[in-house]
Amino acid sequence: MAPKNRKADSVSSAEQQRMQMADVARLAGVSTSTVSRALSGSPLVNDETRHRISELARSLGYTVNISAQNLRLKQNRTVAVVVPYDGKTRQHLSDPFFLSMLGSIADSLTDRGFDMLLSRVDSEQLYSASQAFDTGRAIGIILIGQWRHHDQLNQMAARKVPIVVWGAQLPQQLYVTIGSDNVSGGFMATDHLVNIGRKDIAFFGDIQLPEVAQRYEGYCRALSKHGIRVNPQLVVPASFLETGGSQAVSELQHRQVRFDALFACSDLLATTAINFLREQKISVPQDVAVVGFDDIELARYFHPPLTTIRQPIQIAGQALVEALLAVIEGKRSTPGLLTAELIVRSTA
Amino acid sequence: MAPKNRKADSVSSAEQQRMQMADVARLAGVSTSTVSRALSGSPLVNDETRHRISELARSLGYTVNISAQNLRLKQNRTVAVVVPYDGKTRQHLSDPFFLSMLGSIADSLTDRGFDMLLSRVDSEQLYSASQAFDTGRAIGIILIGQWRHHDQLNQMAARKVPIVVWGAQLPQQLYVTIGSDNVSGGFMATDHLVNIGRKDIAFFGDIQLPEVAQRYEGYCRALSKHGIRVNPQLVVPASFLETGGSQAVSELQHRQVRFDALFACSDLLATTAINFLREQKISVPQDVAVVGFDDIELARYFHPPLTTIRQPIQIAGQALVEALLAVIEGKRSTPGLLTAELIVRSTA
DNA sequence: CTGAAAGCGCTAACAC
DNA sequence: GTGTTAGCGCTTTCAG
Repeated sequence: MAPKNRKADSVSSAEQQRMQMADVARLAGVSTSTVSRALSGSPLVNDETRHRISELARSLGYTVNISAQNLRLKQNRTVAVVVPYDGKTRQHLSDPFFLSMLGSIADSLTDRGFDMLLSRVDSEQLYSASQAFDTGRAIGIILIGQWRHHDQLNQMAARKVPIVVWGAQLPQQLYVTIGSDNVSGGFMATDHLVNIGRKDIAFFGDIQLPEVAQRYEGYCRALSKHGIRVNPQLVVPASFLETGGSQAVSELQHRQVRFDALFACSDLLATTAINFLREQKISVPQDVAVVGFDDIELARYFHPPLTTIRQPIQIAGQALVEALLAVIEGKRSTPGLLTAELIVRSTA
Repeated sequence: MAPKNRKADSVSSAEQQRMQMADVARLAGVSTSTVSRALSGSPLVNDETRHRISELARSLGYTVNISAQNLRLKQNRTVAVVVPYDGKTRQHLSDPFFLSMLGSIADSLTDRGFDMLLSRVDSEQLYSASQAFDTGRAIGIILIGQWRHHDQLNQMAARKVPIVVWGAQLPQQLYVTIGSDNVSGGFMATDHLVNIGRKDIAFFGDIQLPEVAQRYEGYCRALSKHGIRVNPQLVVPASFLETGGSQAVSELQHRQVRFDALFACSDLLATTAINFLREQKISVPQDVAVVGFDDIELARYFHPPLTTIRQPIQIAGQALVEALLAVIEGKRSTPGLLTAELIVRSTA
């Protein structure tokens, strides 16, 4: 979004005069109305004239100024996609899962003839995600990740900002979310670990985040199904940063708690944890079985290939776009819960 | 970009009237001029009035319509980032290298207070990459990948479209490119393979693409330095698709040519090739040493960890943005050649 | 200090 | 069929 100091260093059109409709009109010896009509293929204009004008425009390299057109027509085909960043670390946009999601959304939007405006906001200021809409640049917002700011999102929805969020479905929710079935995902992961004979299953993830909380719920349910008590010592609030996995394992070791498996809430977490374990000659999956979450591309190629819960990213992108368009058209679209899937590879 | 049939299914602002400056003005009992001035912090307006108006605007949730403002001010802080897709396969935007690059550019743009408009074009119609600029939506274009359409890009540059391309520097080039030093990268990869005792080094990559051609040049130079003849049988025009690696290896095997190493022009190619080799019990690096290109995140976590040539993506994003801004300001910026780096891991 | 009026580039009644 | 005119939401001379 435009910064506070726009005025100061704004890029003004230092460019040499760019062609306008009036120029084309003059050159064609007609009025701008005629040019406008010709270019928009109006049946009101003579075929011959239309051809002449389109040709002229083409040869001049003239294109209608979309912004002016949009202003006049009060229309817009731009959707803003907002990716929050962690305000404290202000880390780069590099998480493969988010990037894939972006790619998927970009494709869906392109297919439907929408432009995509990408912006980033501090995860603590999610409310500013609506800026692109408030300023009239976009007709709606797709927010990737709800963090812990359910309230801010609800406020935006109450303000009638057309927004769809990738995340967990929460009680009292005024905005539409699309997300994987995290509870089921967490359940499948944990259930699988128990089924292969593991009992002391660690959980890596920040339960403050709604999606993680739901995965945790699935984790608890699976344990309880098998009559295993949840051991709080085994639950580590790992972050999604690069160092998350090793830190979490260290923490676990520091707590001196025994574990023969771990369920990590992202593949990145899982892979960094595995690498850290291997550095200590702890073998995966023999000593510690691991299940990740996301099924990013890396998971398939990792060694050993990562057992994980797949989130259907391609479907997610389409669902997000569809849901947003529905919201914009005033349809009360239901929150989407996409099926997560257990992908068994070699780490569990 | 907007599709041909915009009119038909265009999303018109069905939204309930959104607040305008006139509304704020009426509510504040002043003219729109005053509101405009107050909101833009003009010293011309009374402090008290300014405060009153800003407060009112805030409480009403009013924000200036940026599009209208831009039209009036003839300014714009949007940069279009264009990612070509292969027209034949129309594959999804999923290549990790491109995605990382996108992330990096998004970050640079955000840091400088620019918005990013993401679009995709058919790689055979690269000229349409300028659309966002032609229609006045963006002040410039960053194109990721030049494919084989040097000519189209030159034409755009001749038309004074502010564009910067991620790719290879070519002779007679009118547009600015930023790219890794591909020749040096190709050289380092091949040189390394020879240095560890390999002689029959296959090359995987489509030489039609300028960047690949330069890597090939480096490959040839390294071989020649060591007095090894280039064997055309070892050169396979692999595509960057998912199946590229296995297809290329098959092709090589079909040609019945001996090879004890391979230099793949992307990590994706390298990893899929390695997996295919392993399926046939050909061990890497013992039987075949492999060097990739890009150093995507996957490379580090792959098994065995991939030896590769790193392209400095974070720097690339910054360089692209800087170069584009320079072009826009009319500065004749020199093409950027970023240092590639050999990262030795386990596959060679 | 504030308001009236013109105009950014375009489209759509409404005239002719 | 085509031109004239008004106006999308905003900023900025120019008067007062």
